[in-house]
Amino acid sequence: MNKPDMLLLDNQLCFALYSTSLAMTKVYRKALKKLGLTYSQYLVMLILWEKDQQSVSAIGERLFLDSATLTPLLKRMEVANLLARHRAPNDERFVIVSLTAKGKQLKIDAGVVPDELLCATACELDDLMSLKEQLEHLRKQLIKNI
Amino acid sequence: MNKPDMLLLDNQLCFALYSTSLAMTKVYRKALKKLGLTYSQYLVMLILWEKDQQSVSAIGERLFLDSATLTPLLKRMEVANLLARHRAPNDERFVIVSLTAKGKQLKIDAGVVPDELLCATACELDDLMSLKEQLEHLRKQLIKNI
DNA sequence: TAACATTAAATAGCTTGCAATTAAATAGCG
DNA sequence: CGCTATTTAATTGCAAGCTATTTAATGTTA
Repeated sequence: MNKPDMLLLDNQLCFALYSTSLAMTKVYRKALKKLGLTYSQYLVMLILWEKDQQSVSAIGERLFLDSATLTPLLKRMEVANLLARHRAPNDERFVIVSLTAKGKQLKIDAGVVPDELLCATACELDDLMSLKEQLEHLRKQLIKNI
Repeated sequence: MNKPDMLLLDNQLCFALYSTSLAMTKVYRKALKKLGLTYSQYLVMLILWEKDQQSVSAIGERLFLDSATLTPLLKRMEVANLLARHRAPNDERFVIVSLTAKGKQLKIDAGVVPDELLCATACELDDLMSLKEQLEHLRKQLIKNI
């Protein structure tokens, strides 16, 4: 590719990444509407469904997000009665996030969401798996440069 | 692959997409800091450097964004003296966005940005082009389901 | 133990991105 | 022409996500 061409929008991987991510979020928005969750909230729920009672920083490490994003997000989820936030008794710097009954219950309804998304991609599983790995590799490289 | 794995994979792909996109934006934030641009603003500049004098909706079609996002963004760029916004004389529904001298000048300094990003990915150009095409294909499928 | 450093979370202030709605101009059609 | 439909931006109100900073708790060390 010629150097001037690199400034062309359509030649940029980064824009494909950015715009596809936004499109994916929109599909999720539709799929998650009946659960009353946003995509970010859904990610937090996935982590807590895997293992309940995690600190804000532990959640943040999984999601690559920090407390500036998570604290307000978790507070909104607390208001929605999906989870509770309490300081850890042994080390009060940590805030432990735990699911409410409603939060646990929601896992059942959420079961169909991945199906819907998979269907929306209209892609072969092998291709998606490959794409996932390429993205994770790219993410690893990019994070080194932040 | 059994069904739970399929569902898990789907979550993982979407998360890989989401988290890699955020990581990419952070690398851009660093690279664009000296230009005084955000990533979204940089995208608008790319479009206008390609072809000056475009309507808000024309820009929106390229970026998959609507006026609710673009109007405030363009206003901030107008305040920063990067561009000007004027109603089209022949059809006053359209707002034509045009580069200022400062906005045109900025293209020169922006020349190094794609190089920096390419370097940050630490990937082969061929791999990135392939990834770009896979993402564009996925985006096309997802957009059908919005 | 007192002073300092580190850590976890919260906060302030900002830009994006979106759904839903509104305002204004133009198109189309009787 | 006059009425309605369509089109383009703008607006409103919200959730994320970020940088930079602050607060509070815990570690460390002189």
